[in-house]
Amino acid sequence: MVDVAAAAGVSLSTASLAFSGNKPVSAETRDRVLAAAGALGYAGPNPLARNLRRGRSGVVGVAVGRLSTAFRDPAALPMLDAVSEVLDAAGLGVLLMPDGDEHAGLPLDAVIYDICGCETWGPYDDLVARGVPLVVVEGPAWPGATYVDVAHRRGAADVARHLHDLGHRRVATLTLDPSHPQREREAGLRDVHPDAEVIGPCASDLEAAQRAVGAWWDGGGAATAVVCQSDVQAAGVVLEARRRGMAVPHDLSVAGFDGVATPWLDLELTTVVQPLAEKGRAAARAVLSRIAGEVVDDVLLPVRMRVGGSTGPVPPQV
Amino acid sequence: MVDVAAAAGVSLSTASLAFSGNKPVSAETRDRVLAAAGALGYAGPNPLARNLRRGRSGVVGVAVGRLSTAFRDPAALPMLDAVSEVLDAAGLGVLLMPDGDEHAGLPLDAVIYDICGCETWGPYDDLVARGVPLVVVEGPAWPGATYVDVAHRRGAADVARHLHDLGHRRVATLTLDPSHPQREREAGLRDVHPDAEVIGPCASDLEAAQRAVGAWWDGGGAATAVVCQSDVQAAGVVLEARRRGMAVPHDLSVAGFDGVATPWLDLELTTVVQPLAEKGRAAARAVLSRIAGEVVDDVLLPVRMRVGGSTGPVPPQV
DNA sequence: CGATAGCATCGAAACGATTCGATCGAAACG
DNA sequence: CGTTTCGATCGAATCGTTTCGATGCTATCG
Repeated sequence: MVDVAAAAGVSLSTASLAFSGNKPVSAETRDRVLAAAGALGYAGPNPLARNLRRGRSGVVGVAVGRLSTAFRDPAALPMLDAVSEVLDAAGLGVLLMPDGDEHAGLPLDAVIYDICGCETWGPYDDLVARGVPLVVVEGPAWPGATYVDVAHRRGAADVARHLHDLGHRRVATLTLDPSHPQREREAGLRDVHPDAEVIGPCASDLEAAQRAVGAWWDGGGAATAVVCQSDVQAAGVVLEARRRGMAVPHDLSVAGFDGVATPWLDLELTTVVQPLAEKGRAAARAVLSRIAGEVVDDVLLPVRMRVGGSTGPVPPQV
Repeated sequence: MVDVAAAAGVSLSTASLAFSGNKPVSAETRDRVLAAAGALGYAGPNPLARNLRRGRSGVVGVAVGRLSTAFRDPAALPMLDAVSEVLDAAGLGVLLMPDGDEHAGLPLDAVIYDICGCETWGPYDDLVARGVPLVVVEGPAWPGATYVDVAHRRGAADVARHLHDLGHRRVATLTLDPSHPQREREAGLRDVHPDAEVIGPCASDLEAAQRAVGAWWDGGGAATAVVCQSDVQAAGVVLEARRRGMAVPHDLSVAGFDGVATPWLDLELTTVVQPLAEKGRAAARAVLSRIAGEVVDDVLLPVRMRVGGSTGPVPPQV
């Protein structure tokens, strides 16, 4: 930039102002600087230097576990999409932080942690030491982090009560790996059905759910309703039930969680619809506020139970 | 770091060496420096400053179009996963560059462009001006970029010949939006079936494919085989055909592309298996080489036709 | 007409590291 | 014992900006 300034016959500071516009510069001067830049093939201020000066990198890390599994979950995509949308609008980039890699040495302005499951996480100490704002979505409680959470327990309890109202007393639940949402939802279920039987844990995956619930039935498991931790799991349970000659919801009620589209099914699931995009937006907004140095309140997003065609009255004889 | 150096009673340069290890430092000195850092709560060299000095940001951009659509495609994920794996191993971060946002001002060491479709792309000029290496995966020809491509035409021609050998003469093809792979594959099909009828374009999406091919049949379209541009599309065509009482492959042969899992189907598709992960690895390796300043050859990856249960001999009477 | 603003511009000091070349002992060598 | 070598350490330059405070200079005001 010093060459450009020299060529334009102005000082370095003026050239900088001509590019950044942080202070007024006469139109004529600006044109001269821009012309000089064009002539010298100068593409504008070097981002690395700008970042050092500003003390910001313009990059926000998003911890998502292993990519291939994180994005296979249909609930993850709308969330990440919303995060990206809000951050991009603020001029910030989104950097993927797969698990396992420590990502030390990358300058991050903030980090969003959205791995459901991981209780210990390598980068945490480093982030704290560096004072990097951390926003945790549905994760374990860590000191210093801002939390965005969803009313898992409430949603799960709503479903549990719905089933109870339909007469169900033998309820089983297909669980995920231990994680914050999983625990909350199980607690919500037990608020109504204290002795619900646990199947699993199994992954949030069509085939895995089919296998898990199939093995449970094979082992003599019985229930009039199965509460799942995701709509994908629920779809798997419905398919497996039908394969075994059970009609849903006549012989078996099945409930899901998330409220995503289930193209594998001709049935609308009874489920807990969570505001996926809003979750992402809330996380991104929290990041922006914390980068701006503001104190940010934790966010708890509401959920809404949607009664679909996968739950019905308990069968007369079981 | 100067405080740490002072506290440890060494010079700034020595403290730097103690952290980076770029030159030998006596063990005793290093320990003193690290101890001082611990006492002062210094978390290590500031990445922003390091980056400015090194002239690298350690971040590689990946252009993927709109997130929500890019990752819905099951062929995209293994590729991105492989990219991330190779780059992470090299200590580089992966930054998502959704389309539309210009991402100016972010310091990127290189960019991988993998949007099938976009012919014009905002950031291109800026990247060229800044001399940022660009690796294009299955994209249009741009000066200065390194190319990673797949033998689309060859694969499509293999499928076309397979159908021809089975006796098919009335072949239709369900197309994607105009894009490099799309054009290549259509050319491959026409190498064998010059007058194949075109359906679409439609998105690589189960429902979209069902609607498109359904509308085509409703409009009087007829063929003994439908060649699709993705396995997802092919699955949609199979489902729609069955819904209309056609048996696959007895009444209709359907071919896909990609070689991904199709959990919606009880059938293994005849398709063209492309090396998705290898595509990502090749792109990432190309990035690493170009960052290192090496001259990199374009890569053309082979494909393999897999004959599954979705294609069969042409029906006796049509 | 003198004091006060206000605007454009400039010089210089950060920002926080890495690294080249120099220095200084001590060890190795003949 | 004098000389070369080597390893550890240090000083200073550099990376390329942004921005604070100062300096003229020209309108504006009373």
